[in-house]
Amino acid sequence: MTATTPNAPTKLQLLELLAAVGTAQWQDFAAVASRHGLTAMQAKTLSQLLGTPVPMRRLAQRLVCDASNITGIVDRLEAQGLVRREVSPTDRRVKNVVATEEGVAIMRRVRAEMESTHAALDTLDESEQAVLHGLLQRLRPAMEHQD
Amino acid sequence: MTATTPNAPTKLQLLELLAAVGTAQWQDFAAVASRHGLTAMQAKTLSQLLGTPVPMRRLAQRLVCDASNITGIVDRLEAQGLVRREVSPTDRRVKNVVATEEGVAIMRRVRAEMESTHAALDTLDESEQAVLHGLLQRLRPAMEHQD
DNA sequence: TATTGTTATACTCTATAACTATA
DNA sequence: TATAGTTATAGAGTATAACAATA
Repeated sequence: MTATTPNAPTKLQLLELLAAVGTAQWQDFAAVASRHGLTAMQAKTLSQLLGTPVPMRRLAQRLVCDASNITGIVDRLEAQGLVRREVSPTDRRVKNVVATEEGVAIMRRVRAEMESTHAALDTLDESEQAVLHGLLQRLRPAMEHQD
Repeated sequence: MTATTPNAPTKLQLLELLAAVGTAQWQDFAAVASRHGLTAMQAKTLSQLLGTPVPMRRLAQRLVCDASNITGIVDRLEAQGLVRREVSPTDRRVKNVVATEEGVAIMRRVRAEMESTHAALDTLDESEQAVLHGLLQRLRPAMEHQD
């Protein structure tokens, strides 16, 4: 055992810790979304639409699921008036999904509530948050599957 | 801007990064489980049974879902011969779930494969892994809802 | 021919409510 | 009465396969 790493964790331990924290974060997100009448998946989808319109196909890639699922997810968002389908002017096969004003407003509220329910992160001081951010940022590209 | 935290991340940025890494980890887990004929939820359940038997009710608490769901999850694991229900000797209402030999064997393989598919973690050297572990460990109790 | 989105289908996970058998 | 597990039900997410419209 070296002096620099007194308690070197097993890779498995670190993976499980990552899983535990990730699960907790997801459940928090789902709870906040639910208070606004959205499922976690619907909220996640909506959060992809705060900027420019996104074709269905690309949405499937970003949400890492089969394209056929997007139809139903967007259907349910559209039924709530939070999203709109627009045929692409350049390729009439593709449909761009656009968040409505209400969709954007709801999603902003969800994000704000997530941020204000930040009690867990206050466990760490600002510099520790910066360190965590840096480490996770380096981890992310290696974990996300490129497509 | 202080000298010690040159790039202080927003809480929202950190939350989203945590979500991204958590999602990637979950998808990796699901992919490995799938290669062994299990859903992510089934694998997660089985991983709770490597030690002592666990009553259905406690399983529901640990998996953070309604008790009624456990019936189906355990049914499917039992149908694959990976798990067994045993009536508690001390309270005939409760059923303890026990992993069979094959259940333990499969779960050990899943965990080993998760560990060997650790490429992402190798992005960080050993001392960085220790720092990450420490930070996440402090975050966990604040994020997980006590019950 | 290839691609985009949709439909049909089947399975799993999820919560709610009502039920049973124990305690 | 209260608790453990189950069943019935309904909804949401998931993948596969087949399809129409468009490129």
